Amino acid sequence: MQQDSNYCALPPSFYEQPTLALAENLLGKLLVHVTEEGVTAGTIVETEAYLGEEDQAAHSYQKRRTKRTEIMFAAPGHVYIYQMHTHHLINIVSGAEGNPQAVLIRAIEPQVGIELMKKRRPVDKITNLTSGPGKLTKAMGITKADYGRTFFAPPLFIAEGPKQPEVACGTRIGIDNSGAARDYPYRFWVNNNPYVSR
DNA sequence: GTCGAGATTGACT
DNA sequence: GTCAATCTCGACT
Repeated sequence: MQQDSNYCALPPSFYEQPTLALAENLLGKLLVHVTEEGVTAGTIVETEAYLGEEDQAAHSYQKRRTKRTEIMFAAPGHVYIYQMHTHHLINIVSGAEGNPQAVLIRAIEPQVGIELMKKRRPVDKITNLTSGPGKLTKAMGITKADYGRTFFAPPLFIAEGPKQPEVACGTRIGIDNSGAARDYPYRFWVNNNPYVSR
């Protein structure tokens, strides 16, 4: 039995719920990436919602459409990868087609391929391996080559997780110069999980 | 062609 | 606490 066929990707209909609900419901789900080097997977433990049009912190604020944000205008379930300084960030496109919303995956808890993750990103403590948006993409080998893909099938997809987590929410991180949007409670994480960033 | 900014991280004072 | 790394893309000359 192949490792990646143990999981069943969530259907496109899962991504059709409102962005804030999607951000919350993604917690506890399994993010899986299949590469030539092997399979890596981890449960999502921290997310942030970006509400496009009405959200000053979003790249797609006021439907600002550029080459970079183009994919956010597509149907929900697409992969939006963005390079930030020396790191990559991974988002899940949500909102109906033409409504540029997205959910940022900020942290995961490693489940499969931990040795491979450590090879890509050497760390002392396992809790430091994927506890941040730039960290988890490097550990899982996710790059801009995955931009524009969908989460419906391998090599990159999201599957049902093993358990229903206890969810907490609060303000987002790293958007201090985004006016009032800075204080919106659009960040969700799994309560008492050691892999949550900060 | 040139310049500046950014949803981060890690090293250093 | 401060600050540089490194790169894509939009705005401007």
